[in-house]
Amino acid sequence: MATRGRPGPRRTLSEDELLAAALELLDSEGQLSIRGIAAKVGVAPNAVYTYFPDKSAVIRALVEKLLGESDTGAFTDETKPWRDRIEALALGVRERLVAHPSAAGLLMSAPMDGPRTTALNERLLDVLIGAGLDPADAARATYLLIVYVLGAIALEVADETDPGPLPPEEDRITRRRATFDQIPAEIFPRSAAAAPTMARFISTDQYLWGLRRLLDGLE
Amino acid sequence: MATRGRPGPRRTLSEDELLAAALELLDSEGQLSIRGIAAKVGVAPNAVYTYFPDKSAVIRALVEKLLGESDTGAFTDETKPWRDRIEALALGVRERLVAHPSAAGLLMSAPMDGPRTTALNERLLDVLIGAGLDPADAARATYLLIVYVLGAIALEVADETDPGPLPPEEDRITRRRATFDQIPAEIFPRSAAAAPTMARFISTDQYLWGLRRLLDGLE
DNA sequence: CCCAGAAATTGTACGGCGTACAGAGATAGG
DNA sequence: CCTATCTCTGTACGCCGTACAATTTCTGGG
Repeated sequence: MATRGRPGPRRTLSEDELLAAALELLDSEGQLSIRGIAAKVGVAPNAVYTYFPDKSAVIRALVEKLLGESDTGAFTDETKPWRDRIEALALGVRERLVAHPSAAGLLMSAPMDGPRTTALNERLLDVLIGAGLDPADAARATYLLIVYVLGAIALEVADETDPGPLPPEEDRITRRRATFDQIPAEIFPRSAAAAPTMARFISTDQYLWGLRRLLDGLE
Repeated sequence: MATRGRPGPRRTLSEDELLAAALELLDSEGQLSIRGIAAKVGVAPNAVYTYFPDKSAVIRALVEKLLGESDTGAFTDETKPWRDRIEALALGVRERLVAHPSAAGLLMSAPMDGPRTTALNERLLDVLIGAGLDPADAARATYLLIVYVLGAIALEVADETDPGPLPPEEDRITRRRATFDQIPAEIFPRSAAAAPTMARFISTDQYLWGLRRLLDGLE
């Protein structure tokens, strides 16, 4: 017995330091590697396995951390209308995740069942039930919102192939515009005509437009 | 000049054969490797580079192929109400992609600008403009639908960690139910109470519920 | 105070990956 | 037939995740 609490040397690192290094690595290189994390914090590659059982656990923890950092400001201000609070949350999540494009690309690569994810779910439920939805519909609406927010973010970051921070929105739109202007109008007349709108699919106004249609559908 | 059309030996393979091998590999192993594709079709690993410049091109082509195979039946039946046609399309896309879970996980890892994607876009535009939306709103609605459909599918397949085909929906729901029943009601009362609904987030009825709320918002 | 033993870290190694490079074999236009 | 051109192979490099054993560093019990 008592095999618990018989410790060895102190850890020189922490999970959070490793996750911070992982995030930096993703931001600078666009890809994650155990060896890269270890090098960044100055230990042998294997040392990482003291903190995480394998690479996928690092990714899950990182996703949890990113999602958990996404609650602030107007979302918790209960005096504002519920639609405004949800818009504020959605914009906040997008802003935070899009700041780390390569990490955002990992968002939908693991089950969403961590505690920080549940915390987000709980607050969304609070708002929606407060808005008058019955609990079951509120839960379904919560998932609908999560699907939309994460889907839009994933598609937005997937649109940029280079690593590093995303270029300004206008630049990305300009590039998309050049791409969609090539659509042959003889074959795809409606798409060719819609090129200016399609170029803006990754814009904040399209994001809000979609969110509002979705909230309309919930009322 | 005339460097074109001066051929060498006939190719022993085709892009399609390689993509088919890639899909089989993803279905059986859950991950894609150039060497695996080459082994499956019986050539040296480098031979793949005759057909695709690099691995990411294989993935892009595979995603295009999967998305392009997704138009059938009631969607093109112009006599049906437009909402039914869109529901049929959404269900069809989901069915086809969920049949290849690991491949579906790659869906949002590359820009969506291929010709098959544009073809899908074009038909969605047709339906929405036919439903009375003005062209710009129809384009925005198209993207909203794509975000929802792909996001829901990505989250659904991400929920299963093992490779191979997805277990039946009921089994996956049962497993999610066991997970969500662990949510501590003292900390997350609303989420704990919503566990039965949350377990069904990956179900066909949640998928349709969300889609219908979204279509409601478009009207 | 010491030391037994647990825990953290390292050294080394293995198998697999993407893919660059050079050369061999096949093909068809001149 | 020749030769330019294309396909495919052999080989190799530098990464990757991570298993295993040895080493170091610490702590609690005697």
